Amino acid sequence: MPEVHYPEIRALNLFAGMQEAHFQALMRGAYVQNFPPQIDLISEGEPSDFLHVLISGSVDLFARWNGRETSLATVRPISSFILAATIRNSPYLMSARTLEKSRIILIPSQDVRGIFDVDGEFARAVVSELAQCYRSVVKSQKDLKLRTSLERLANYVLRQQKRAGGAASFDLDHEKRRLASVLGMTPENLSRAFKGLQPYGVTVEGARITIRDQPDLERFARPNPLIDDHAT
Amino acid sequence: MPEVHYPEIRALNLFAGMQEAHFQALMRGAYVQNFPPQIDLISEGEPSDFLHVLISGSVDLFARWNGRETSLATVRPISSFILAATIRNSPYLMSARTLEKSRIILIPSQDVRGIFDVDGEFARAVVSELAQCYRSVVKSQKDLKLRTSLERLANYVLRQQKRAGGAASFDLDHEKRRLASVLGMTPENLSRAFKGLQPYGVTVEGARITIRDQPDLERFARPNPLIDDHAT
DNA sequence: CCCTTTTCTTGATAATTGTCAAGCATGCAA
DNA sequence: TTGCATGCTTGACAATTATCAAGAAAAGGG
Repeated sequence: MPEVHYPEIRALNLFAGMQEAHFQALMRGAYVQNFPPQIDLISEGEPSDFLHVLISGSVDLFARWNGRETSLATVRPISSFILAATIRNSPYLMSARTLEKSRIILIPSQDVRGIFDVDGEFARAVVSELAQCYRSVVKSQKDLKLRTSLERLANYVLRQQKRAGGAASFDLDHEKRRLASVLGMTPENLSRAFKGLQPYGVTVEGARITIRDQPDLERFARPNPLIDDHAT
Repeated sequence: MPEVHYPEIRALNLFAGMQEAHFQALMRGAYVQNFPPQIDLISEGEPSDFLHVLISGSVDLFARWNGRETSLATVRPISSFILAATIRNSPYLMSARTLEKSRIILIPSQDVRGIFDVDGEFARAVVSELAQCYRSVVKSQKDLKLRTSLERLANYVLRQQKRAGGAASFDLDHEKRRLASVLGMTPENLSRAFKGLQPYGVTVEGARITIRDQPDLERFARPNPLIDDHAT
């Protein structure tokens, strides 16, 4: 793999603390690949041959069952994905596909497990990452089970506003169709849900959201750090 | 803590590989406690002071938001719970309460983090446990988002049958009210869903389930290891 | 640029799920 | 045993969500 990428990968929490020799060993076996949009990277059920690190672009993690499909998360740079399957040497639980043109580093899972066994610092970083992922899914689970779709959308809007810098107007960074899937509803219902937020001062024009009455929306959404704060 | 419990704790995957001195250090700070049924052990949002290990009884992990409540999982002996919060030194995301009379070991989180930092084998065991927990929630997420409540119940029935030994008749091990919550529905709908499985040869008498036509039920449920097999 | 394709929206309707109220069953305690 | 509390079930109804169909808007490709 071109050494140009070493520093940015090394800067990731996952790889920051490990021994230089181990990092070099991982990188030697790794390679970078560019993918066009809408390319299947991974299919659930397959053995986990590579740990993926997204350098640029974006990736959709989704799952299928019985002809239905749902998006579980969106991966944005720079972060790894499918770490749990790699470490446990188990089949992938989720499928992955590029959303945009994406640059991805592929590190052979075997190498990752090997270094994991000999580098305590790396092992601890893996723990930290896994714990974060785990807590993230638990939050998402609470979101799904405790809230109606309108409440989920309201809280998503507030989270996205924060991510976009906090201004009253900002852009969605999901295609609406996928946003609907992430939020556990149909595209038709997402359209209606956006209308349902109008009484709370939310207006939508294409991908542009404007919150006219922040306190009113928050009073309805009741955001909670134990569900909506994806940092903790 | 009474040394009587040492061997069974030591036998847990989480503690099996660590150095004896480290194990002893953890145990010195730990203590066992007996709780009656329906006792709140943990409230979401609190700092994670203790890693819990359930020795006997059972514990419900649940969450609340805006006056609503949902069960996320049931802990059965012998296993630890709330490991992620302990390791990340973050607030609990879930609340916990005893379902039955339960015996629980409490290990100060600070001690766990301390040993985690110096014992690589323990760190690896933590990874394995976390990865498993993580994958388990992902499966549950897929179950919720990809299936209707009737399909979730059908697959739950099949999973429980397997857990109970595989016979055509077996007992539920959840109170129905809580089963409903775990499956993401109301008790009323669970009642109706059980009736909805009658056409597939499932009969219910109290907590006793009988599957009269296994292939028919499986044809409807379409169980999938990437959702229903909680071992992998 | 136009044309095609896809996404988004809207309406009508159906299916699913939740709520409320009441009755039944079960288990526990006096 | 009786009485009480709790959980379970059922029915009627309401709310939510999904489905289908069609048109509008937007995006991508020659």
